[in-house]
Amino acid sequence: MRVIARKGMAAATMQEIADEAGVAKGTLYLYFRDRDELVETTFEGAITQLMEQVDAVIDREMPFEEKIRGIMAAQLAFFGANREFFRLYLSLRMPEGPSPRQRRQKQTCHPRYRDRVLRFAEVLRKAIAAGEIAEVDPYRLALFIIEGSTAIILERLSEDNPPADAADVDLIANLILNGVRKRSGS
Amino acid sequence: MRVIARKGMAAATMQEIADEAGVAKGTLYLYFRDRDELVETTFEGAITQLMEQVDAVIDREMPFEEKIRGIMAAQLAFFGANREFFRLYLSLRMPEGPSPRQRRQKQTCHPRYRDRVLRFAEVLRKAIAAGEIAEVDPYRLALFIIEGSTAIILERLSEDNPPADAADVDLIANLILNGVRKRSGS
Amino acid sequence: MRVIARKGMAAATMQEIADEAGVAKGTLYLYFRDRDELVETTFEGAITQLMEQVDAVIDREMPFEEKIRGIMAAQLAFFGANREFFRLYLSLRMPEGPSPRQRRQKQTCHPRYRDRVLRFAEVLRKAIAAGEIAEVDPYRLALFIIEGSTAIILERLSEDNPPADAADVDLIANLILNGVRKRSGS
Amino acid sequence: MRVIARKGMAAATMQEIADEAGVAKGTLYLYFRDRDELVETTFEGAITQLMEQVDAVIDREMPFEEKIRGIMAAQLAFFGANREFFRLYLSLRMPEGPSPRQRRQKQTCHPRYRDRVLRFAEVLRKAIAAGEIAEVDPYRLALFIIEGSTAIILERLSEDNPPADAADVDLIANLILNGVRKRSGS
DNA sequence: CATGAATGAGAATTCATTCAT
DNA sequence: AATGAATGAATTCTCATTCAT
Repeated sequence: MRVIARKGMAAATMQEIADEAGVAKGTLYLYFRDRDELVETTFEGAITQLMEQVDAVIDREMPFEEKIRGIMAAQLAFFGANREFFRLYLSLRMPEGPSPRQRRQKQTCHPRYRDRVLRFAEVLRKAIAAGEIAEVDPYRLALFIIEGSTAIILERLSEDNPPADAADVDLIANLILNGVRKRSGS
Repeated sequence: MRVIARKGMAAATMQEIADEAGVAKGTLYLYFRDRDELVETTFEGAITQLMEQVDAVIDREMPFEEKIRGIMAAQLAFFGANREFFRLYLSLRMPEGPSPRQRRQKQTCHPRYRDRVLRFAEVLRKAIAAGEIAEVDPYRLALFIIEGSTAIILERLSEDNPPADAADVDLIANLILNGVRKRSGS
Repeated sequence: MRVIARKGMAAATMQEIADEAGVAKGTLYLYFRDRDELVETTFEGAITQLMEQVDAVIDREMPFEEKIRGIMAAQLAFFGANREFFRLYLSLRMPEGPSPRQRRQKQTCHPRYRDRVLRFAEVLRKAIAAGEIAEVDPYRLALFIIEGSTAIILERLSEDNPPADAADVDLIANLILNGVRKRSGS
Repeated sequence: MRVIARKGMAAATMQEIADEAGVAKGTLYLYFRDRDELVETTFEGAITQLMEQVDAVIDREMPFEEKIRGIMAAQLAFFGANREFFRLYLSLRMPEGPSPRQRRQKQTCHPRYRDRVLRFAEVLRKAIAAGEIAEVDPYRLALFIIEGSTAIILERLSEDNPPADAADVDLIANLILNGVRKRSGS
């Protein structure tokens, strides 16, 4: 994970991974059939970790606004604690094309990424059904929120002095709920 | 551009690029020092095209809501007309690490991507100053909007029957302006 | 033996051999210094089996024609009962070059193969001395007969419905004794 | 050809072949898709050379005995002039099992080897039909003669002072025609 | 200017061999 | 005595880059 996160999915070599892991190149092949399987497995691990944290919030019963804040806080905490995952995450969102060595096409985004969007869309669908939020295509809304918020979260990673977590959670939650229109009452 | 867009930045080989361009491999080196420069220049071209379209809207004087709609429509039209650029665009947003063969590090996102965010942030700053929208960190807001809207636009590219451009422009503009909160009056 | 016979001398891996033998890879090294010694020993075993069967016939006192038939029948029975050995036998006749991983040269044919030819040549020399057959260089004659007959025997192995053993023994013995010339009396 | 002949089909490395050819490793891949194709092509070349020489004799109209002598003389000349091919020829006769690196099965002998046997069998069939030689299964007879004679020819290659070509041609032709049985008149 | 054959550094993968348990 | 995880040398193959034509 560390090497792929650091170098990117395409540039990480088996030798570097082995060195970082403190084992010999050949040893990697005892645990993974080939490079592809290693990368795939690493992806799975990364996204699974993220989804577990988010799911813990999704599954709890609470009002929509609170849930949004919870999810954003979970994402923020996750990327903060696993700063290196962001590159993995980006690769995963939309692979950079067929891996240079193997020609296998993977034209769509990674299924686990789609999973994540779908799961969040379901949360939104329920909120709409419950009358908590306005009627919008839940899948598009999920994409918009996930990508919008992730962009801010990743920006934090490259900032020397990012604001407190809570400040950005507020900012994001407020944007999602209220948009930018100036409102006398808000 | 076509080859990089089709195969991804890491998988496009000089031979493929030369073939597509109808010249010999060696000829590429008359115009680009090396592969990196070629890719870099290709990026420049792609992002420049996008930014020109968006700038045409930004530079015109108009109310914020109209400007947002105009920018979104421009982006939508651009990606619709240049479906292959999305892959280029993704690479550009956050390069997938050093290209597999050259070890040079390029850790941050592409300067032209940053440019684009900064230019949009400036639009937002002015709107805030003019009292058209609420006070929010313009840079974070720009990131949120650009990434959120791009996600929806890219989603359209993989849809068999995407809704009319106008429908998605409405959806995005509405989200940005009003958020998802249910409002009696909206 | 089974693995080398099945996969060929070059392709049989220590792991496959260990699996087939029902022991761990490391255990093989308790009994053989290295892969070469294991293969060598396996060769010895295979050729020894064949030569024992043939020697049983050679050592018995009988007229030349009967002896030839006996030897051919023994070979035919051996390869029929040990269909997998043919590959081992071929490698042994003329090793396919140094095993891919070890560079050591083994330019000549296997000593045990030479043994077999020499032993058969001795049978021929005695028959010539006894005036049973015409005078021909016994070593060349041995090569001719062994390779010629083996070719037919191996061909049988790949036939779906080979003729009866006796038919091919007759064919071979007749060729050796009489050649192909049409003869009124034969 | 030289390297494969010297080291054997399995042990010849691309590096060695490139070195011997006086080109770089990569250059080989401009002319052959992969190692397998290179080896295959080399086989083709070797067997084609041999068959051309033999065919020149086969196609001429002449009595059987003369034809046999001609074919044997051609083989003898060929292997004498291309001493290194014998190893190639052996590999070709019955590949040593799946090549170590690629798992593709090639259980039967090389098609070009079969070709050669079939072509010779046809010569024999015609001679039988013409009443020139006794009735024997032509395919088995072809195998017997080809392998028997090849064994002698290869033996010559390892001899320091082999007899004159003509002597071995006589020996082989005589064996084929008359067998070993002592005959008052011969 | 353009070409494309040749190059060779570098990456993935395999497997004989070792050695701590 | 047996094990099998770990090793790393060796091998195939790719592709950016050069340069003589």
